[in-house]
Amino acid sequence: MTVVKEASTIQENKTQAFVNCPVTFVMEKIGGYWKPIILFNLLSGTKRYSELKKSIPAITEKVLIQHLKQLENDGLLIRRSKPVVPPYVTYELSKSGKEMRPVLYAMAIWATNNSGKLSKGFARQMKDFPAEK
Amino acid sequence: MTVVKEASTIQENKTQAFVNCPVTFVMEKIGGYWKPIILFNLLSGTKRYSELKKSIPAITEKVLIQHLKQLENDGLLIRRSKPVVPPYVTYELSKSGKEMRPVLYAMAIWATNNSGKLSKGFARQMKDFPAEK
DNA sequence: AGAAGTACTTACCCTAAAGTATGCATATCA
DNA sequence: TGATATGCATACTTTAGGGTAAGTACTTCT
Repeated sequence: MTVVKEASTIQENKTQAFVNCPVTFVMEKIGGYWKPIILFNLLSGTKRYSELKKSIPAITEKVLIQHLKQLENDGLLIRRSKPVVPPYVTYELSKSGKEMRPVLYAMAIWATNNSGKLSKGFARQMKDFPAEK
Repeated sequence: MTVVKEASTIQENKTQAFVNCPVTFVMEKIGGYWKPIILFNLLSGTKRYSELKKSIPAITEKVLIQHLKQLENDGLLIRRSKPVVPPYVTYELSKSGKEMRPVLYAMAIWATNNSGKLSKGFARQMKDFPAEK
């Protein structure tokens, strides 16, 4: 007789956690290393897929698309495609995506205050930080 | 001719990313599902190890300790132990740990505004949210 | 004598996330 | 003719992280 595992314990624990912890609820949406970077890059406005790729060179196509889909499913961004050849697809932040700005901003502040040597580079990034939509 | 892999590509990519992205720098410190919850629970003040365990029932001891160590190494919290039996160990946020408050707060705001059904529960949590140190 | 509490540690396994590599469809450009 | 660009999809492999279970050291409580 084989015991069937209905769901991973990790998932159950995570569910438990984010039901009463707003912070974990957010991590469910933007947790992982790449999602915040993607959102960060979209704060400055709508971008084509290829532009995103160029501005985040270290990410692989598979992971980028995967995350874009998840972010779209979670309602954080909007995908628009024109049925032309070659394809023309753009991504932009949705309403709730834009509401992430204060979170990302607070993170950026923390980073500049707590990164030692790196802080200068971050401060430079902060200059381009789109302050308001 | 054999190509030798010197280090994992994941790590290299992450390094690349957080050198120029403050947001990813932060995710390196508090990324993962449990760390924000731990910090959240310490916002209200110093806690013993066993108190943390009770307030986060879903986490296993191994993972809790593992994360506490990482957070300590990253300078986000301070561990103090009294050499008594039974052991008496407390954890509290360091200066940079306390500076995470605006990040967690912005997350909590986002969660209450973007969680539909769950928002009421989050709003309840927000009442206890330690606004200032 | 033995159970319980405290703050861990260690060993082993399993899964989810990430990386690598390749393919596809179509049109335009050289 | 075939190279290039675009936005993906798919199959396979590797790695990091998390889960389970058990043990430790010492004391106080029963």
